Amino acid sequence: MSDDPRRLEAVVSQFRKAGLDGTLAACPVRGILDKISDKWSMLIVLELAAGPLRFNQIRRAIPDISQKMLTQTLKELQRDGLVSRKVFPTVPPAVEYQLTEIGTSVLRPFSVLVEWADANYQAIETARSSFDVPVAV
Amino acid sequence: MSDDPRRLEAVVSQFRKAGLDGTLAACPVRGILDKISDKWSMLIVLELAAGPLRFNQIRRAIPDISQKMLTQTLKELQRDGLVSRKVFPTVPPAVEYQLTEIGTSVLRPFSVLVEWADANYQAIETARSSFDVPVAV
DNA sequence: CGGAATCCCTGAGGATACTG
DNA sequence: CAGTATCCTCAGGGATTCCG
Repeated sequence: MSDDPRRLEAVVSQFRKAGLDGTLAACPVRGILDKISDKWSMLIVLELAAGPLRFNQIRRAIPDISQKMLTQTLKELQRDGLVSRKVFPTVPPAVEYQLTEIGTSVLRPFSVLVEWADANYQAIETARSSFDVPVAV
Repeated sequence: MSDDPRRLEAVVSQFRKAGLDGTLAACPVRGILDKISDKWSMLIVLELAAGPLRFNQIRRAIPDISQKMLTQTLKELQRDGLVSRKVFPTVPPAVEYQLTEIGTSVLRPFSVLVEWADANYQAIETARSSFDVPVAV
């Protein structure tokens, strides 16, 4: 059940980089994690996994995202090179969003995470219900 | 470079569960991701990867975490069964935190993510610097 | 259709002080 | 040492309105 210890040490040491010069911004891994850990990025990337989608298609696929957040997150994903944007000069305009090569590559780590979540969420809920230390603030 | 399409479809469909009954809370995967995507959980888990640590040891290992957030996040991790807490009735008291079995198991998905981040952060920074659409609010 | 611009509010999280 | 208890800030993000 346990993983290769070498691998884990490498992972931890990656994070340790953060402390070396006193600034966490210097740690690329932390930077990436901060990005993917925002509320919508992963969702959008996963929606685009099946193929390119237009603005309102994504919106309908993620019903609880606001237009503002969709716009903003798509811009961030573009800026980071995970998503490309193609405008068709029609009337009314059509805009298509698509995963780039690097955007597609992030699906693999995502899927590993999702698998873990799927395999373990029951255990977590069990632990949670049999544990009554008040966590909430 | 691309992954197994079957796998990806499964991942996306996991997320799609979220929309089915209108509430995202119903999606276990989203729930887990929300958890691990908070600012400190992953950091703490990774620090504990090497072995049990005491409260102030963790604190020193993550210099920019506040005492409040360390306490709070450790409680959440306990509640979710990822971390165990052992109190030694000495004076002054010593408290040791340690990854549980399930807490250890999450290191694998983490490490995949970290590997991806490490392999791709340069490409992302490159994309970012050659892209001047204002993203920030 | 695909956004941009504004206003506003909530809550994550930092700073500080105190305690068993 | 290992926390609790408050107070307070500020940025993430929702709702609404307007635009080419």
